[in-house]
Amino acid sequence: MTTGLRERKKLATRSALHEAALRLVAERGLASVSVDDIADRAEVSPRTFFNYFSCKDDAVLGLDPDASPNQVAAFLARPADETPVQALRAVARAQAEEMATDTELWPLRLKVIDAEPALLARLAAVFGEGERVLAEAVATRTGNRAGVDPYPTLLAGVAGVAMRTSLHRWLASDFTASLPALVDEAWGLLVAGLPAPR
Amino acid sequence: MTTGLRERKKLATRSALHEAALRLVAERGLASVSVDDIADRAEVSPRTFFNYFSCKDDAVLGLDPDASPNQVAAFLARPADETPVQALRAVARAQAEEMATDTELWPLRLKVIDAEPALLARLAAVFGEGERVLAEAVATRTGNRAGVDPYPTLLAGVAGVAMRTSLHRWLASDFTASLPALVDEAWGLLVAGLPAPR
DNA sequence: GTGCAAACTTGCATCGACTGCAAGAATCGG
DNA sequence: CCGATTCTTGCAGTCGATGCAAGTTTGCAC
Repeated sequence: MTTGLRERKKLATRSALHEAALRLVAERGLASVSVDDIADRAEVSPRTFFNYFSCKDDAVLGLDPDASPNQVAAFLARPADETPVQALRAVARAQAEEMATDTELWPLRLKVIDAEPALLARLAAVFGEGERVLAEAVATRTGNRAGVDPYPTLLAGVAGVAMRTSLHRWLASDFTASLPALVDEAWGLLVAGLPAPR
Repeated sequence: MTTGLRERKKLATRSALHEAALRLVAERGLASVSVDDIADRAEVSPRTFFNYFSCKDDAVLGLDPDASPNQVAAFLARPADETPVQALRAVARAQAEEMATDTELWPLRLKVIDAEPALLARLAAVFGEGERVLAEAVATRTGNRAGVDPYPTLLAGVAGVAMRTSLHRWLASDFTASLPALVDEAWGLLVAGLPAPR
């Protein structure tokens, strides 16, 4: 249901550029890797690099361009009798399970992000954009207006924080912890209103 | 307790560069404003620009470089019988009151940020860095370890979301709403565990 | 399979952000 | 007033990023 040769080649090139970027940066650090280096290792011209990624940082992160649409779709597909919080918690858990199946690229990405503040910044930006879109979806589901009523933006932002916090703890555990469990624990604290520990 | 001529000039130059950057971008958009333009209007050389801001975006945002340390200090100065949530809520309220006294620059900043995704990204990065530091402070206050225990990172992140959401709504109200009230409302929803509206 | 149209790759030229360096100007402290 | 420190500036250079105009590959109809 997907393939033509053209499409498969594009996917392969994109993935080759991302892996080249990620591994090079893991080896030598972001500042010591140029776009030319990345293009070289992926065996395309430097100019072609920019047909696939709009900047160097994006290639290193290599995020799925329709992760955000998928997240929104998954949220809207949840049963109508769930509260928005329940629905988002379930979506987050499913995302976590998905990510946890990748035992190589995601850990490497997170290590690199942790070592390079510029990438953390870029990631925060991507999350922010995703949260904006998600807030719209929450608003349509609750009948609120995003930007005017606090609930949609706040909930979408909180969902992002839960995921970021859990990814950070996953890294801190050297990927021995269960990411879905971490995500669920974070949501547990949130729905309890962040009671002081102990 | 502050002044020498040298220090006052530095403050003035920094502020001149920031206002030049902010107003130019408000007039013509981020892409149509070069560092040279900003330096021209502020009457310094382009090279000097980079003695004050590490990149163009930072000059447009013009954020207080010790806002984050101040926030941490304010948090740690709260009475010891407050819960972390109560303390952070109070700190956020105080920050909001402070910001609301500025009826020109903050509204202009927020309008420009809203119009330029790149600035939103940069702002998200700055917030993220602030949250990291704040999480450390929360951890020392609760005896948790940031990064291992979820509470500090989660709470710091939530504080950021509350502020971002409120700034967004302040903008959406065309700055007619009370920022401290918006901040307090956001925290009210958070401590209640984000109950579904209506 | 032939051939046209659309999509993709590439080189080239260019702009502008950003950095290191070294010389000169302003300020500070006594 | 003088030496030490700090700040400003110009210059040269690197690299990220973009528009444009070939040239090449793939898709599709006939």
